[in-house]
Amino acid sequence: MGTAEETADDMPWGEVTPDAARRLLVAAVAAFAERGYHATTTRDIAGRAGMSPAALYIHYKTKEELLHRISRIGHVKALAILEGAAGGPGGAADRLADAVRSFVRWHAGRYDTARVVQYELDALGPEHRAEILELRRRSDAAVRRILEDGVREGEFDVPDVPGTTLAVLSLCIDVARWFNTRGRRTPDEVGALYADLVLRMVGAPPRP
Amino acid sequence: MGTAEETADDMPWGEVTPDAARRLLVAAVAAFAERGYHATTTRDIAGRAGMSPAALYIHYKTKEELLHRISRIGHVKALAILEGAAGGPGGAADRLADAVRSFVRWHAGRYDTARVVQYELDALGPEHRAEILELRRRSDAAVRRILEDGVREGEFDVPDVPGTTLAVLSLCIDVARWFNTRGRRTPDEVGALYADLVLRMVGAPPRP
DNA sequence: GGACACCCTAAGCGCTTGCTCACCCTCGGG
DNA sequence: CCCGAGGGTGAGCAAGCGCTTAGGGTGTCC
Repeated sequence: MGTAEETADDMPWGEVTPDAARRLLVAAVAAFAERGYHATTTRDIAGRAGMSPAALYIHYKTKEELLHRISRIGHVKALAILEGAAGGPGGAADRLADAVRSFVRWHAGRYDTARVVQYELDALGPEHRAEILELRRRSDAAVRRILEDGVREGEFDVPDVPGTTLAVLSLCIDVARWFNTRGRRTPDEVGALYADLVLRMVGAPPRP
Repeated sequence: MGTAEETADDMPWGEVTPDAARRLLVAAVAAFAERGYHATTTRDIAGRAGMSPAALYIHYKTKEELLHRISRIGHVKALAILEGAAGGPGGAADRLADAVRSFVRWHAGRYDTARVVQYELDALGPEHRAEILELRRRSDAAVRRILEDGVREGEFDVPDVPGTTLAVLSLCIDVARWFNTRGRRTPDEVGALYADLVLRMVGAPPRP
């Protein structure tokens, strides 16, 4: 895609410019994740970014636009993870394990962002929500594709592919709800555990 | 427990009296599930119940008390489902399948209640939240007990019991997020699918 | 029929919300 | 040295919020 995404892993919001707009966006992610969109005030966001409430409206038209920007960037990132794994090398089991492992790792490691992305969809306006739902449909399709490949090649035993697709994505997404940094597990550990559990769900032998 | 719970399945909020208080509570569940706690106004709740905004404060001290009552009743019901299945007859696999099936059925069939119960915890005050978290710890313990039994008796192959407990509960709870009545699946179908998936996760042969 | 308890409402209080507006500070180019 | 443009602020507006209060209607007891 764009050239600005090359540092996406190191600097998660590197594509957001100018600097003041990025600071506001990072502050909004923290506030939305902690209190929820509706319970967060524009004064709270501006305060976390070290600015006055009015500064927010120089860079964003409304509070909802801020949420939309966060949600769009997050969903694009999530989709890239899943499509990257779906189109990767190896058999269906390898690709499924890779998809779950990296998707879960993102939901755990960036759980504040993921929480906003996954749980504040209803706060978006109708057109913005429709745009985001299209990205989610493509995420669903990427996982379903792996399962269909595995079934066709005899690697998986899955009676209900759409239902299992839903369950796999649901399992990964819910990590953002319960994960917190004070827990005992690291994002890598949760990713490994979940990849194993999902392989069992589709009837594939566990990875080494 | 109490005698008022005998009709709990037929009339979900039968234990709430008087009638006006129940109507308000049912209206609040619908509003909280649809828009979220913070986006719901007391005027909205009272309007859905066909009353004036002031009527709410005859039966409930604050909006937060309403949420607390909903959350407590819902968590008690969820805990009863899980402890009932954990203490039921049959081997660990039967009890685990039963727990998942009925827990998922409740999350799908009463998804508006479940959504409030599972996703609005942070809106509770500190003491109320602590009380609810204790109920959740007991739910976790009920599922973990089934897994431990299954491992001890050689029915299950589960390397990480606490992690798998978390995953099983997480999978079931997230049903409340994505389920809606316009979808293709019935609560019974989702319950059956999920029970099968969870048995696979713990390495047990599928039920007939 | 009068006293009383119980629900409920109309009106509105004090406060916070998302957002705006008039103004200011800083800094590169002629 | 002045100028204009762009990023920032202090003060505040209209609207909506959770919640309160004074009072009215209704049914049940003696």
